[in-house]
Amino acid sequence: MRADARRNYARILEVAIEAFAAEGLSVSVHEIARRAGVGTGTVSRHFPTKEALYQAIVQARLEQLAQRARELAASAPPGEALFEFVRFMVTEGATNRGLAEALGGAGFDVETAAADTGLDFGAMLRGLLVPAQRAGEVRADLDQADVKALIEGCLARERGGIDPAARDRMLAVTIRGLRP
Amino acid sequence: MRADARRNYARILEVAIEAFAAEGLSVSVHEIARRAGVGTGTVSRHFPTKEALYQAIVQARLEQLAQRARELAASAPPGEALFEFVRFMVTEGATNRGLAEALGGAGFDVETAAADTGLDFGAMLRGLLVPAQRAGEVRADLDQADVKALIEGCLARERGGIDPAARDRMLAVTIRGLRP
DNA sequence: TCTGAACCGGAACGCGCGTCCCGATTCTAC
DNA sequence: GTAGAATCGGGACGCGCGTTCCGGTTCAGA
Repeated sequence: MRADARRNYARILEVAIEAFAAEGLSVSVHEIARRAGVGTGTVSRHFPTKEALYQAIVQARLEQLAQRARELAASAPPGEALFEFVRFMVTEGATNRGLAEALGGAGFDVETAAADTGLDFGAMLRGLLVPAQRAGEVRADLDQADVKALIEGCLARERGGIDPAARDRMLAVTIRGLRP
Repeated sequence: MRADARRNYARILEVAIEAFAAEGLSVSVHEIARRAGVGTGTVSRHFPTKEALYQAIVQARLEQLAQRARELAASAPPGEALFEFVRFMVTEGATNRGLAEALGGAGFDVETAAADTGLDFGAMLRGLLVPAQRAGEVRADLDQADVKALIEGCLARERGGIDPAARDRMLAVTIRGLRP
């Protein structure tokens, strides 16, 4: 790979991460190309599709999330590990419109993007949920899709603007509801 | 208004209600015209804009919701009235994609549509929430936007397909969380 | 330095959307 | 029955999107 190509690849990715986080998935490929100071063809060559561009971003992000999940599982009691992960996801989503939209299935889906990269968001969540249920700290009838939807609800609250106080209220209500 | 115009108006509205409920707000105006057996011009004349068409639908629906809210406020204790309304909204939204999307702000917003028609969804929710809080049956720190977001969370669970059992779980978690 | 392969930029394309326009049609009042 | 106004149908338009293409440019190895 030529040096200029590698530079452009990195720059496009960098700009796209920022743009998707700030404005959501609806930012156009043209706009990303413009901000990166390259032509649209250059974007298309490195990422044949808008979805491919987004997948490249999601992949890196999911690895971070998975690592966070592992840390929590190792360092906290099962219930608290799940609750803390929920808090983490909501905080991330509140400041990252692209992530929030992907969780909500608007545009591309996290799970689809994850599946293509070998990671599995659902399994990750289940890995925290099941131990918490076994420990009796979370209702036994719930599945990981329920938890994901509850996270989406928390994110919905801040769609009109960041509001940490509201976020805390939503998290309190949600975590309270998760308990048996 | 000519008789045929009135007929077309009604038919378009009828088809649009069904289409938006079944497929969401992304159904095209062309498609609605096709299904109604009229030209696209006829739709545009009666409803100058796609948003205007959706507003006409929302208006009627909001009046139903408002009536339901009044009934509940009159016939049930404050806490139960709010909980039952939440259940009602979630059940409605689960079988009506257009309503769910409008609540989620994808496409047009219920509140915007409501504001233009003199109805106010937020105020409606507040009218049930505040008495429930006064009665000590719901956390005092929540506002109506919180409740709306929690409803959205419940709806998110069924985005991939109707699942009444999951709906009951989500409602149980949510209502549990609302309590002080 | 020179050459050719890799890479670039952005105009061009196809698509589907919402909206507008106008000749043809249909209803209604007389 | 007839005139004329109201209404209709659907082709045409403009827009923005994601994607493709290709003539020009830049890099890197000999």
